[in-house]
Amino acid sequence: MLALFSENVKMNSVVAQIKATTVTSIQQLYGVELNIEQVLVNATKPEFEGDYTVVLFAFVKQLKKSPDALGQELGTALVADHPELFSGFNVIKGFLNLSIANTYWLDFLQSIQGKEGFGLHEPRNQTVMVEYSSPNTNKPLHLGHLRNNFLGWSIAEILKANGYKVAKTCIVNDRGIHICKSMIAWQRYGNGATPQSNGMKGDHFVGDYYVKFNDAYKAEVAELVAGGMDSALAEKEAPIMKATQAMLLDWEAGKPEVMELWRNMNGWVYNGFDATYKRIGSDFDKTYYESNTYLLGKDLVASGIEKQVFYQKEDSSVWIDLTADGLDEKLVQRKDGTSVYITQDIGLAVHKNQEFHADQSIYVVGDEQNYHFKVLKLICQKLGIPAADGIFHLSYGMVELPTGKMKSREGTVVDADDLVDAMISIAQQKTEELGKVKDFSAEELVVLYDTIGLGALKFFLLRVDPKKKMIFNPEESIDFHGFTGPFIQYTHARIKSILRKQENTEWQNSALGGDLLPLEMALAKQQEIFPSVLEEAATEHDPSKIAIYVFELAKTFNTFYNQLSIGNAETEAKKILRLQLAALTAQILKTGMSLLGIQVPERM
RNA sequence: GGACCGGUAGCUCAGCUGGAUAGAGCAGCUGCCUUCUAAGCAGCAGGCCAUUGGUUCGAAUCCAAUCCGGUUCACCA
Repeated sequence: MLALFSENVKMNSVVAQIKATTVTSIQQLYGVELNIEQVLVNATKPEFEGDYTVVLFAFVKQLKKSPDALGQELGTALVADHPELFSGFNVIKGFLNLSIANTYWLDFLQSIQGKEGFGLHEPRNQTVMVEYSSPNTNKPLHLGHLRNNFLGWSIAEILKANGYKVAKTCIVNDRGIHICKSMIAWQRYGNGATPQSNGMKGDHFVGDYYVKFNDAYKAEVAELVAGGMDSALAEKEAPIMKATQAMLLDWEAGKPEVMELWRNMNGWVYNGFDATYKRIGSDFDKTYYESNTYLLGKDLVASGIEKQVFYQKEDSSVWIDLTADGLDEKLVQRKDGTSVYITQDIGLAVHKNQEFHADQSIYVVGDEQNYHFKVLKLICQKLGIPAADGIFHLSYGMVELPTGKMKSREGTVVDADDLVDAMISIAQQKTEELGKVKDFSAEELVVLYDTIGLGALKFFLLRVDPKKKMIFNPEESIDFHGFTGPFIQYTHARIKSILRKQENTEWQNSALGGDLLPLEMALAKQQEIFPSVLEEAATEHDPSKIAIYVFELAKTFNTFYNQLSIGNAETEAKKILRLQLAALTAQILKTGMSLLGIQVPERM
C-alpha cells in the first residue's frame, strides 16, 4: 500500500504523466507495448519552444518510423487525447517538445492551495536507523565532525519527509588507549584542575590534555633516541606510553580509581559535546557507548564457526575468508579470544536491530572506512543477520583545507565551536552593515545572527555531493551571496515581507484563472517537481539535491520578483496568482531548508 | 602491488541510469535602488569536460588503457 502511494506521487507529476501518456499513445498508434522506463523525458532546452521533451531516438528502431514522422504522429495524438495536459508540440531532429497547458499549472496550484507540507510523503511502514556523529571522548569536535553531523541529521529528516520512521543513533567512542592518553596526562600535569576551575568547555579542556600527552610522549621518545635507542623501540619504551597501556589494563579490570577518573573526564567531555550539539542542532534517539558495547559480538563468533562462515586457525584466532568476494581474509577474533573492531560492529548491528527492528541501517562515516563497511555488510549477510541487506554506508569525503588535510599535530584543525562562533559573528557584522533590522530586539538579533551564521555553514557543507571530498578555505570564509544559505533565507524573508503587506488573506483561497506569463509558469514548473526532488534526495541519500533545488527555486523567484509586481499586479486575478506563487515558494524554501537543518527567518 | 573514490571555467562545485550549442556561484568587467527587502536583478568575459582509443544515429556521461591526486588493504578503533 505504501509502495502504491509512492507510485501515485510519481503518477501525479507531469513528467510521470508524460511518460504514461506516451506509452499509451504509442500502444494505440502502433500496437507496440513500451516499458515506461524506455521513455526519456527531459526539460526542454530554453532555446526551443516547449516545456518538456520526449527523446524519440530510443524507440525509432523498434517502431520502424523516422524520428520526424513519429514525433508528428505522437505529438498530434498526445495533444488531441490530453488537452488538459498538453497545449502544443513541435518536433526538432528527433526531439518531441511538448508545451504543458495553462490549466495544468493552475490545477496544480489550486490542488495544494492552503495546504501545509507540500512535497511530504505519506507514512510508510518502514524504519530506518541513522547512525552518525560518532565522536571520540578525547578531543573536541572539528570541521569534519560538522560535515558528519549535518549530513546525518539531514538525511534523517529527508527520510522522515519521505514517510519513513527514523531512529537516530550515536556510538560514542569512550574507551581505549587514546582515551587513557588524556587521562594519564591529566593525572600527571593537571594538578586537580577542572573545566570549571579553568573556565573552559569540558571537551576542549580534555582535548588539551590529549595534546599534552602527545607533547610529553614525543619528548620522551626524543630523549631515548638521543640516548642511543632505536626510534621504533623508543616509541614502545617511552615511560608515559607504558603507563598508558597499564592504565588501559586497569580500566579493563575495573580498577576503582581509574574508573572514577575515566567517568569524571568523560563527563566533562559530554557536557562540552552537549553544548555543541545543542548549538548545531544535532540530537539522537539513542546513544550507545563503546564501553558498553565493545564486548558484543563475541557470541556471534562461535555461531559463525558453527555455520562455517568463520574458521579457526591453529593459534585459535578466528577468520573469515572473503577472497571469493574479491576481498581479503579478515580477522574477527584475536588468538587471545578478544574481539576486534569489526566483530564489535557486527554485535552492535544485531543489538540495534533487536532494539529498533529497522529495515535499513545507515552509517554516516567517512570514506576512509569504505572497506570496513563493505566487509561489515558482507559478514552480516553471510551470518544471516536480520536486515543485513539494509546496511548502507553513507560515505562522505574529507573536508580539506587549501593547504591539505587537517592535522592536529600541525595545529591546522578547524575547531567546530570556533568555526560556529566565527560564522555567527560574520553574520552579525554583515547584518549590521546592511542596517535593515534596526528595530529588532537584542534577543531577536541573537536568534537572527545564529540563524544566518549557522545557515551559511550548514548550507556550505551540505550543498556538495557527500561522497566528494571538499575544500574549505578559512581565509576566504563562507560567502553570503549566490549559492549560499543566506541567499535562500533572504529570498524567504523577502517573500514574507510582501505577504505581510497584504491586508486580508482572501487571496489564499481564491480561485485561479487566466493565462500564465512565462515567468509565472517557470515558477510553477519548478515548484511542481519538489516532491520528486525529495524522493530523489532520499533514494540517493544526498541532501545536496535539495540544496541545489532550493537554490534554483529561489533564483527563479528572484527573477520573477524583479520583473513582475506582486502586490501591485496589473489585475486582481494576477495579484492572487502571484501571491499564491510567492507563498508556495516561501513554503517550499522553508520545508527544503528545514530538511537541511536550516531555519529561515521571517525578516532579515 | 590489489581494491575503491575523484580529475569539468582562475577558484568552489552541478551535470554522469548516453540526448539538442556543457551549467551555476565566487572572483573580474558593465548596467539597475524616488515603486513589493540591492544578502537582489540583468548582461559581458571565461572550457581540448586529465590523455588516448573504442562502443553508436549521438559520449563530459558507457568500456579499455594511460597519467595525476586521494583512501584503503592492522591480532588499532
